[in-house]
Amino acid sequence: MDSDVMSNGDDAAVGGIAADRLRSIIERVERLEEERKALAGDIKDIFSEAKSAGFDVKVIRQIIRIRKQEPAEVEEQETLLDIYRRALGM
Amino acid sequence: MDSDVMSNGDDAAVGGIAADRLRSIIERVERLEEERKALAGDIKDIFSEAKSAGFDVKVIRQIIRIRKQEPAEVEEQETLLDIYRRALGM
Amino acid sequence: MDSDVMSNGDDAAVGGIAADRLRSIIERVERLEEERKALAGDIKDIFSEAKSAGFDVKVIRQIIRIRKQEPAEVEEQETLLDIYRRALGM
Amino acid sequence: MDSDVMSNGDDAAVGGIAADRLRSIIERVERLEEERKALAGDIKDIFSEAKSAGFDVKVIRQIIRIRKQEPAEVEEQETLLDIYRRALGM
DNA sequence: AACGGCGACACGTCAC
DNA sequence: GTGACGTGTCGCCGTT
Repeated sequence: MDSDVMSNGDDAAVGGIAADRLRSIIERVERLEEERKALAGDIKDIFSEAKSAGFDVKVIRQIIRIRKQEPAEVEEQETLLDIYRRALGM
Repeated sequence: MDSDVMSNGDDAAVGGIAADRLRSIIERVERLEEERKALAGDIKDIFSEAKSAGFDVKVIRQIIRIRKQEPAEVEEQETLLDIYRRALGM
Repeated sequence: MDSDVMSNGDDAAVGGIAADRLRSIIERVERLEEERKALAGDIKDIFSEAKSAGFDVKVIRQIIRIRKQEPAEVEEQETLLDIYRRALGM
Repeated sequence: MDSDVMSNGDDAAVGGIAADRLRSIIERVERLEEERKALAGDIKDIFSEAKSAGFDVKVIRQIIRIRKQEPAEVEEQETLLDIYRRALGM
């Protein structure tokens, strides 16, 4: 029978191929995740260095966050914050 | 044209209402967060007690975590079965 | 000699007590965590309400965070941020 | 006055050095984060491919998660054993 | 008393 | 638009 995937002679082959495919996918992802983890470690090291040099790591993170955003976004948030503060009399 | 929210005479009223609404929201949340914090303190106390009684707090946390996860694991097993079947070409 | 905890006749009793004690600890913590979870749900509801009323939930969170801090803290962070920004020519 | 960091003649130099240092830190972190992001994109691509091949991405993630956790579970078991033994008064 | 590790919370993203 | 998921950040605790 030529039914979709489950016909006799091809079962093993197709199944085997699928299993290999699955294994390949998983292993590639795991490899990439290891690299990601390594990079995370590198970043951590840099922040340690920064701290040793007397910088405030939390503020550095803020800077990086701000640099990542659209200036308009930042402005928007600050404006709303002001409005709410005024509304509360703060 | 009386655009959406900021037209003259209603500013104060609308603003006032909005301010009250905002204040209410914030205060209710702050109240609930205090209660949450109090509960966190209670939990902490129990763990202190446990520690004093010679138990390993970290392991108790593990147990609690596991007891919480067990229902989820059931369906996880089901899906995993499916997976392995796929990997086998079934 | 009656060594610390392991002497014969008391083993069961002591063990039983310890087990009860452990069970009690775990159940009390689980109970408190349920209450915490319930409160978290309440908070979530309030934010949903806030959103429906047209407020920006993220900014409301900022407000709450600021109200929770020492004014000096806020000032400190902002000052450092300014310094770093200047140092970077931002 | 030879106060800590801000004395006259060195201000520019020290400030300049610190600014360079800060800039270096930030740029290196940003670079690494880009690499991380690129890897995340690669992983995403693989999952897209997997999905196109008919796999259930969510379940693949479960498998990867489990493969990652298994070593951890070993020591978890050990500690749990200890726990249960304690619960039994041993 | 600062440091690192751990756990909880909040945010952004993505699929539905 | 909503809900779930993964990721990043913050605070707490134990340690040195």
